[in-house]
Amino acid sequence: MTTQSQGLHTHVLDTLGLEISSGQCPPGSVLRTDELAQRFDVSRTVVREVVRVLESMHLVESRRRVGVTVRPTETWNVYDPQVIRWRLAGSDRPRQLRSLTVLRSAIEPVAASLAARHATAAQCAELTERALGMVATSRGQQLEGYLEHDIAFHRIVLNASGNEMFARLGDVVAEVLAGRTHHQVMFEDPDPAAVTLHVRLAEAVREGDPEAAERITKEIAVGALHELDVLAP
Amino acid sequence: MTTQSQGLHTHVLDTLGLEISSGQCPPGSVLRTDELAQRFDVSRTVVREVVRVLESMHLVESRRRVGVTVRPTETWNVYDPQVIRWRLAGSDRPRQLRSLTVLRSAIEPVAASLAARHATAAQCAELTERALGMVATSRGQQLEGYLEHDIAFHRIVLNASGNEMFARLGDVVAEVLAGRTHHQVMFEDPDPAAVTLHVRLAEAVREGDPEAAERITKEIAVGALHELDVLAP
DNA sequence: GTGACACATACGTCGTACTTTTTGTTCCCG
DNA sequence: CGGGAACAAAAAGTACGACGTATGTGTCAC
Repeated sequence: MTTQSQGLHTHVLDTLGLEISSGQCPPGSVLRTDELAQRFDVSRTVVREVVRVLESMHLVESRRRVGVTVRPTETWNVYDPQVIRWRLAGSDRPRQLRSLTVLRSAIEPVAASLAARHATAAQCAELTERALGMVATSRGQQLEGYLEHDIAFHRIVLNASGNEMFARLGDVVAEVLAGRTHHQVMFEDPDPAAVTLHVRLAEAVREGDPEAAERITKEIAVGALHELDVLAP
Repeated sequence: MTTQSQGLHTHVLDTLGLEISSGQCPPGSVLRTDELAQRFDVSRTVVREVVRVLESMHLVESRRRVGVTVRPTETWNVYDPQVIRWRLAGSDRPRQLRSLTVLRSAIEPVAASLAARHATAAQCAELTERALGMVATSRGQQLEGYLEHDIAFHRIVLNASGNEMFARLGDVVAEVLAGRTHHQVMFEDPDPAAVTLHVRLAEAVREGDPEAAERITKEIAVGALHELDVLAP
């Protein structure tokens, strides 16, 4: 699931990134390129490329004569979808999931409000379609199908906002929703109230009602936060 | 200002990143590693490392037998501070500045509200100090000093929110404010109303009043957006 | 104890050679 | 004339070895 050996680089990057963001290799610990090359049985070239990428994510810092140092958590590029995936797969998933959900609760209402103003007819149509899809898959253990519609739904809202920064948060939301469904144990069907709210949000956007769209999205966010409180440690 | 020749890698990365995000090398155009190596007079190794980093930012895609292709704008990691800096220095600065300011207007009110609940005494103290610093530098063409206090002020609010995702947006805000002061032609002293709002925000946080903090921050954001409307093409 | 100097070390850069994958072309057969 | 299979070229992917360079550390003399 993690990597299908589509290149040495990817494998080493994924492994190292996961190890760092999951807490082994704590901040301050040093790695040596030669050792890494030995450990993964690859050339130093590959390791160096990986280190450079990790460096661009501010996960590590490479200095002469000292080695590759793991940087403190506060400097990491936590908006990088790759980093998010690593952290969500790692140990402090609950904390991460909460941070991301709070972020969503700040962004998505505003995005929905903008979407109600700017959404095209096509976007409204697909939004409604996805909402109906969520209704259709909301019962009977069709979690995967529901997840797909849910992700698509929120992505459309974010795209329809017309703001590029919001739109690019679609991947983050997708990671959160997928993480919630897969990692969190989710035996039961989704909350019927949440499904209804999505349908009503689609309506509000279609009718061009920014205030309603914002209010409904806030309700969805509150529900998501509450859900986390119930299930988290 | 762009690069202090602290390594070949940095120089090539900065140059290429800027060229791509500024629109020359439009999406779809292909670059060859050998050509790049020739052009920058560096080894293929260096170019490959740069390409890998650019790839991790989703600015380019490297495929065998075809070369390094510039990816469409929608896929770029626009939350990477490096990318933001490049785009802000490039051609479509106005659009970018607007997107980022809208993002701020969504995030910062919520962050301020949380900060009013969670800020420590030390954070409150520094916040007040910075607000006073802004007052002190608000007249008489002390733009650089004002900018420094402004950045620090917003960074404290974001940090005090206690949410990691908000905190990490400090760099983004810093880039926006710096971009506004430096690139935008800013002859005049900052808006006195804005300065007052910052002082009042510091008070609201210190007094633990989330509603007021949120409301005041929204006003600051509205002012910033309005300022853009006045000065933008 | 302090300062300067030398040394060891691990990253930084380079050049080359070889491998792998993709793509475009050619050529044969139906 | 059309389609498919074999082939060839191109460009990235990987490996290896060498040397450059900065920099932490230890030593030595004062």
